[in-house]
Amino acid sequence: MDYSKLAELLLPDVKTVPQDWRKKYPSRNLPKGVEVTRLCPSPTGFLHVGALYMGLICKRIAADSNGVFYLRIEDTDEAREVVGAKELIVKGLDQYGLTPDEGGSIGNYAPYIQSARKDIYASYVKDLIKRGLAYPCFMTPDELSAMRKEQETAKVRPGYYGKYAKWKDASIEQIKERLAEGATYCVRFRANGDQNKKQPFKDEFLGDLQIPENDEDFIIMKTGGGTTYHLAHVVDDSLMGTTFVIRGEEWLSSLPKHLALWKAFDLEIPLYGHIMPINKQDGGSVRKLSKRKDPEANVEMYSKAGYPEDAIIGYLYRLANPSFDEWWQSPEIVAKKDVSVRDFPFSIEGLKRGGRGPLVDMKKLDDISGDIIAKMSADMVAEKMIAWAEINDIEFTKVVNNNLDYFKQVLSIERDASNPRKDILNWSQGKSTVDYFFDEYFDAKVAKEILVADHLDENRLNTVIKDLIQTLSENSYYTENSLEIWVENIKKLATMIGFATDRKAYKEAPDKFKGDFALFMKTIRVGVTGRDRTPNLFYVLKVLGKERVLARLEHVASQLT
RNA sequence: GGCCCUAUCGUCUAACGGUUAGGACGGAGCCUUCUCAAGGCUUAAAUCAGGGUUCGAUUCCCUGUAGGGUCACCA
Repeated sequence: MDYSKLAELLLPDVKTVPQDWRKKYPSRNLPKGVEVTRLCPSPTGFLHVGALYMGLICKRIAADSNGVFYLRIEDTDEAREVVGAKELIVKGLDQYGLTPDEGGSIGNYAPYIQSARKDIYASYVKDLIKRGLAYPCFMTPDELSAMRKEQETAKVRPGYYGKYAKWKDASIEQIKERLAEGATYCVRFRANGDQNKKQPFKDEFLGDLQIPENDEDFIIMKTGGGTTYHLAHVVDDSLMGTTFVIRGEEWLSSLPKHLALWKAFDLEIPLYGHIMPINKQDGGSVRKLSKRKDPEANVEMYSKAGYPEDAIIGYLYRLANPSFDEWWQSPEIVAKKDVSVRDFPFSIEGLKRGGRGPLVDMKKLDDISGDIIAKMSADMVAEKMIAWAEINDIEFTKVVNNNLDYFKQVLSIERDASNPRKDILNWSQGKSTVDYFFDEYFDAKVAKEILVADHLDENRLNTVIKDLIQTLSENSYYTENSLEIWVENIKKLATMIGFATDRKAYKEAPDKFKGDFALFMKTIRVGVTGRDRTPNLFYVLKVLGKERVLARLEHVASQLT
């Protein structure tokens, strides 16, 4: 068979050959050890955490070797494409500080989107046909599925290989005949491997593997001229100078196909590193984080919940290198205020692990996030929380912006100490730890209910609150600057209105008092905040200010009969 | 089902063939304290099973089992 004739017959309009493209996209000529990595998402929806994870690893490996990290959009499947998905990917990477060095219109290897590279793929396909390494297949979907059924009943491996490759040895006459009938076809790779023969392969992360040879005549060009991933992957990564292919472990099983293609084109095979997917516990079973079912797969979900970008990055680093914990919790790093998770000494070595892929652990994310927020200044927290609220809670933004300085004072409480508060894990939850400082979020009714339950007797409570208002308005104990002095003074005040300040005394004669010191403090706490859990009352009262404190207590009093 | 990968506390993971199987998150308890958050201390919690090899196995080999991936004109 004259394969050149066949190639001309099938693709007469394709005038270019692979060498032409090689000339157009010359080799990067980088020294050994400099890695070119890439992230190749398909635009089928939101940005997946798995993609962010891969992007982080790719970017870091490229950056650490002074290499290049680029973004290539793999949109060869037009049917699955979702409008706006490309933009979401680019925006998301940007937001998390993983902006690629090349991609879009930046870089010498453009276009970085597969739908704009059809001419390139066509010349590679034609080249393969010309050399007898690819051929047209006219099998219809119905025929294919009939064959599949046949294989299933015969209990043989399903697929288009060996004797099942019906069009492998078709004559040019047969092909012409079908073409004349107007039949459509796809182009298949002519496999020459043996499924039972294994070849050793070194995966950069998984180590030494035994992978079977490819014996499947897989499709490289779909009916209608579209390209499949396999062909596009090899052509693009060759032309774009990728030195290190980092991708999900789900690709491992199609590695034989890719290896066969590299060989067929006689191209230098890049390094490969397959990464285990992030999993999720779903009832009794574990599965890959699903785009459709799992909200935690969507990067946007974390923004909505108000996790700082660095918290996600830190969490992903930990997934990549479990030694992250050791570094992050080392005394030097803990003591440092201006440390960023991005300073983490990432290592490829840490990626070399077997295992089944980690489970998402929101508790661990909270832990890292809490640490990061604790290291932030009050100004920074204010800025970030407002930015979050502008998108997710416009009401809160308004309230806070009306009194920005006050908000910063609130956030400063126990923040600059050597042991800063860690009660803000993300902005949505953090809001609830500070909102009661604003009258809009103070609920006197709730306060009253908690207090009634504590004091058991509404009348008695009424007296206590009234006493409290009077003593607090006449005195200024709670504005003292020193915590120690304040405690002494507040104890005097407690005594004044009939509470015990001494545990022993209270235990011996509880009837002599209106309650113990704890109850006294709780009464103030709940009375002025509506919450029974707040930071140290000294700071709370100081920040609230005398006026607000009294107003709130009056408000609670008005709820009592 | 075929093929490939994997197997240590609930989770993420350490441990030249010799450890009391270590750490972190989470849990429990205690301390501190006006309640929280944090911090300090303590504690429960694991080598999938069975065979080998070996003086000795979490580690090496085999078998089984379990989990995951993949078997598309999807990536």
